[in-house]
Amino acid sequence: MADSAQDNGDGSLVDALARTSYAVMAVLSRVAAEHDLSLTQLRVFGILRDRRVTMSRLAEYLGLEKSTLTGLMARAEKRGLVERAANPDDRRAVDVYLSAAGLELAETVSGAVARELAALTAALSAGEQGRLRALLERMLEP
Amino acid sequence: MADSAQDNGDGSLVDALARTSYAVMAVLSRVAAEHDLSLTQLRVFGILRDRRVTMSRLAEYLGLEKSTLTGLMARAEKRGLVERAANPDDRRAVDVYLSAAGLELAETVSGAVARELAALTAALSAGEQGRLRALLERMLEP
DNA sequence: CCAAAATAGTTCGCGATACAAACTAATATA
DNA sequence: TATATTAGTTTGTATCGCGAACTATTTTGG
Repeated sequence: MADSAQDNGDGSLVDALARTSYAVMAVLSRVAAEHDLSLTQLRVFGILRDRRVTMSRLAEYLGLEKSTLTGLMARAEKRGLVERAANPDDRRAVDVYLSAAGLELAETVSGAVARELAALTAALSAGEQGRLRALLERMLEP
Repeated sequence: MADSAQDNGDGSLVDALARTSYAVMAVLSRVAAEHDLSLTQLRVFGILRDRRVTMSRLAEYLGLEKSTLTGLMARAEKRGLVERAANPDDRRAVDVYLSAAGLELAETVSGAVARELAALTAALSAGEQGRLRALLERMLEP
């Protein structure tokens, strides 16, 4: 069998991680959908909230092809949520950034996400929340 | 600002949860893609690994429309990974289940997922892993 | 017991997502 | 300066997911 890597309770940590992730992603999807956004667009908004980047860099952040970004940004632009402008330093490059409406939506959505995810963690005491955060951060560390 | 729900370190717990989920989903996506499966198909395989269910029930598990399942299963069937058969009790219903090849793929993929996610948690000591698991499970509890 | 309603799946048409390959324009490099 | 690299777009393709319309079976109510 393939489970040579762990034997004791390790398996259920992996399980718990996967289930947690599905639960979190379900929350994110729902909140995004409530604002007519896809999960990817939600990520885009998170990135552009405090940054102005080129299409290439955005594609890199998202792990998507540039050609995917073209369509993604075109749709968001048509909705008036992001804007595109020539990069002043490189005439090949195109900068993308949130419009005023996009920024407002980003704040709204980010607030909703924070609220809904906080609801998820509400079952834990303050102390447990702190310990959970510390463990997750240690795990995510490079 | 929208973050009225929390002030202290809580915000970063939500952050850590979201980042963890993205990391986990990235692993799942990658592993799935390595076996020419989508994230949804991965979930299907997880469900069908030890169950034979009707299309409707599967749709319910996944939170998808029945019409979505039709295409999903048709493609998987064409690849020889799942099979469909009339339900003996209800002649309207169609049961789906993994073929031998599908079952084998499911085991392989599940092993790979377990291994890759275990790699993620490898930064933590055995004790920390146990504590993390306990916290996550407490959080997921109904 | 039978007409009407509910349920199970499929089909069809649609839009969004994502990729790869081919292309244009601009910048770097040899 | 000729060539290679990089940035984005365009085009074509496949998948995903939805909703509406449809068929075939139960279920239910009178």
